[in-house]
Amino acid sequence: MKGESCIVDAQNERELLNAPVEEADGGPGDEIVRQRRDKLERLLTEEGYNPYLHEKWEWKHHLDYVRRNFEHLAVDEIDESAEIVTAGRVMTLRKHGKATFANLADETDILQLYLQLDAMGEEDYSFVKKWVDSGDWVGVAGHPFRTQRGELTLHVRKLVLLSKALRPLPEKWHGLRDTELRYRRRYTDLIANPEVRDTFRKRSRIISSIRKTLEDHGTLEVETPILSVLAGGANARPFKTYHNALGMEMYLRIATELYLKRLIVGMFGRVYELGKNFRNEGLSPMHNPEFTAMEVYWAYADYEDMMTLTEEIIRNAAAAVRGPDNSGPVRYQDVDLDFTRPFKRGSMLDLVREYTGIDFREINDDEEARRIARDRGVELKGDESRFLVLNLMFEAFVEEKLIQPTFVTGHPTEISPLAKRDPSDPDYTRRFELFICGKEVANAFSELNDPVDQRARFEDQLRKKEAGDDEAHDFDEDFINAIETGLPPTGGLGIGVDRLVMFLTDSRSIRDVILFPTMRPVASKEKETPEE
RNA sequence: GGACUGUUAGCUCAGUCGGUAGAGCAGCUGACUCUUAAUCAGCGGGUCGUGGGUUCGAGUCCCUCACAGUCCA
Repeated sequence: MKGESCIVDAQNERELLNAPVEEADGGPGDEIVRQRRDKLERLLTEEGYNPYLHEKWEWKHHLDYVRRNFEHLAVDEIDESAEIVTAGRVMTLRKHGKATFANLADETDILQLYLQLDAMGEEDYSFVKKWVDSGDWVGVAGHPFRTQRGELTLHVRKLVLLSKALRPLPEKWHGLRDTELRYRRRYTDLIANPEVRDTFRKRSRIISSIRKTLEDHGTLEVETPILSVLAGGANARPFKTYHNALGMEMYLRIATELYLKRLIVGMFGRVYELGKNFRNEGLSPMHNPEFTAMEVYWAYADYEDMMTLTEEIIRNAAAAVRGPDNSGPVRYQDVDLDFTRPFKRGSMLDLVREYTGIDFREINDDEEARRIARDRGVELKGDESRFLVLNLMFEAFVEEKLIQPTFVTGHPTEISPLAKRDPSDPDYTRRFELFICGKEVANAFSELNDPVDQRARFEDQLRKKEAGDDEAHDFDEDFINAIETGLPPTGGLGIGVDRLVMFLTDSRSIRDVILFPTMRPVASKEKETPEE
């Protein structure tokens, strides 16, 4: 069935189709596209049929409807009382003269079609046989049927060519393997590797689950600026951009922290934001320059409440991914991760002592701290305080050992400019980071709400910046103004959503959980590479 | 940033000692009324990632660069 709306004035349509395409003709590599385009042109001239004129197809069933409801059919049995109207992409074709088998795929399933001259009529069957190719989109109507070989099939009564593909699908049984092509042409990856679609469905469920958990606790979702004059809330290099009308340089946000705390000052009791942050750093299996983060702030809560909340968010997300069978550990690569509460805990001081035998509580001299670190092979610039050295020792000797979910607490104040001090030892803070498989997944603290201290901390960051640390925090005068207006005791938490998705979907690279990861343009050869 | 590996047809990959560029799938044309990696016949498809070097001769050897991947920092 051709669909009357697509019978067109062939002459007119040919011109429409040809004009831009002829120019876009690429090099010799486009032979297949050229052949397919010739075929499309013949479809127009010989049949007067333009497959791109279709706007609507009144489908009634997804493909998995057939599998869920007609599994009972016996071999050679057809249910003519059931009329299935569906649609999808033709994946493979097996033509046998007056009968043809095809595999049709939609977002739910792959189902075999049986196209038979006797069932479709001479005109429609020969149209299909002549013009329908793999990759094309078709709408079909027919009856559930089981072949002699036992495969559940749709016995097609009517088929409409809804849209044609000019490029071939990736190889039929090896699929698309080349990782670079998979990321650059994700649409093709999603066609060829249905399990990739599944990963991103899981990602969607995780994000829904995070929202639900937070909203069940009465947390309000808000949106704060991505473009701003200052990039604060984290230690990272920002992306710069330029606003023409204002005539000034602006930054893409590196965190949402400072705006969200302003909202707590503004008397929203519980707020969160889930969205993209941008950090101008290298690419790795754990880092993409733009990534998704969730930050939440609760008035009257402390960092221990944020631990409980973290556990709840992750447990619920794991359940959302795994469905009803949510028992036992979560398999990630070669390890079983145990997300049952409570997660392990340890202070940075204790963990460094445990893994290196060095107790930084007993070290009161920066020089001594640096000497100890150097003895263990840690590279230093030479001006590090004992607190920075502690953190470097942690990164060098502890981080990678924290496989099971572990809350690391008590970070030095020097590396935590926005966290409340520990009253029993003001050099350390009421803070934790969650590590899974040696990677940081969450970061939280009891928020610093002392405006005098906050100003001093910013000034310290300023000194670091002037000393050459381009990741040091910007001084945000308006944020001080907000804290001076009065921030209640507040607990704040940030979660790296992409990393969480990685662990819950058994993905090795962050690029496997980001639909369109950042890639260097393939044609950048002609341009000058910016000096490093 | 460093080390290693890869880059050959649309896709997945071979390519021997340096001597005419290959296969399968996909594509095009045709045969075939229960196939499912359908089968069969025919045809088309290549700047061998880029630029240079060695050589009578380079996909192959050497160097540069680009992109990607893995590991390390």
